[in-house]
Amino acid sequence: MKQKIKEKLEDSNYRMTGQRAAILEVMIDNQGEHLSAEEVLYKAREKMPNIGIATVYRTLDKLASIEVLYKSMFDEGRYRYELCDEGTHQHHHIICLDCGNITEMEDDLLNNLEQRIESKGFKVIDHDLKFYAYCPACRNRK
Amino acid sequence: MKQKIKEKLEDSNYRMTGQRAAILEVMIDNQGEHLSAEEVLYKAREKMPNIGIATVYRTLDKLASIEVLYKSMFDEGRYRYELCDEGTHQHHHIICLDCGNITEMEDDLLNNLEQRIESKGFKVIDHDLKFYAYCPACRNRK
DNA sequence: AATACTATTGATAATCATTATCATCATGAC
DNA sequence: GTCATGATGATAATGATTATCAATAGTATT
Repeated sequence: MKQKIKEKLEDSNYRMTGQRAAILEVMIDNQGEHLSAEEVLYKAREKMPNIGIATVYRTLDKLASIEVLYKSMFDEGRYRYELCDEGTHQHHHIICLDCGNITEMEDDLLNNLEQRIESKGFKVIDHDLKFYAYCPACRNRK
Repeated sequence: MKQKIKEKLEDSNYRMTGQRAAILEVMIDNQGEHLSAEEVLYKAREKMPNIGIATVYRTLDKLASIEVLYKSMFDEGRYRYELCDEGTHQHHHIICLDCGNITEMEDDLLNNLEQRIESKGFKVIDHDLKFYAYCPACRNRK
């Protein structure tokens, strides 16, 4: 996996450095998580204590630009990053209104809506669907 | 309309002041638009030149908390506000990747997805669906 | 209408996430 | 190894939003 990403980086004239490898490892170790830049910084410092926050931001954005990571905003004023899952390009998020945990949801089913939009003259490129809910764990806790 | 909102405010122990009325007027005059706090400030200053940015933020958030406005984030690092449209609680946004204009879209159709989520133990409260697309005007321009 | 109480305001400082700057360092091609 | 260029870390700068606080305005009471 890292080899593949390294090639992707080099295709775009980006070098695979120790810092980038550390950040990538963090993202791979936490596959399925949605990490903020700060969270990535702390985890990356376990592997490389001197890494700086600017490098984290730069690297995360670079990795997002070559589609190794997704970058998205969950209505809390900061971006979060997650590893792209090969193949499953379409996935939605369920955000727990209590604990804040983010669950992923496979599947699309928005085709009919997209078709309706295209029939009005738009060209739809992407979409973003979030559900706000109470998760099973939080519901049980009450 | 303003009368109704005034009552809503007073129900929550908030006063209808000149500043709040000015901001409300701006939102009503621009129904269907999605304004940032700064945009509201400039438009409100036409009616009340000394109004401050802090008051704008405070008022917009108050009005959102009593569901007179919607507050949402369109992936550009700042919140935007729009007047709630009575009745049509469910609406989605189509964001043009070229000019940035935001189009609204009536209709829901997410019930089957929500049911699927609830069958996994979640309690769904709300959702947020955005489409990224090229709008008819921008497509024609090319 | 005067008073008292409390909400509201504007100016500004503070905060927080992110981006820009820049001198230094590391990497890959030659 | 040398060179050209990309990458890094420290830190300053930015931009949106929030907190602070003294002054002001609304509302209810008398």
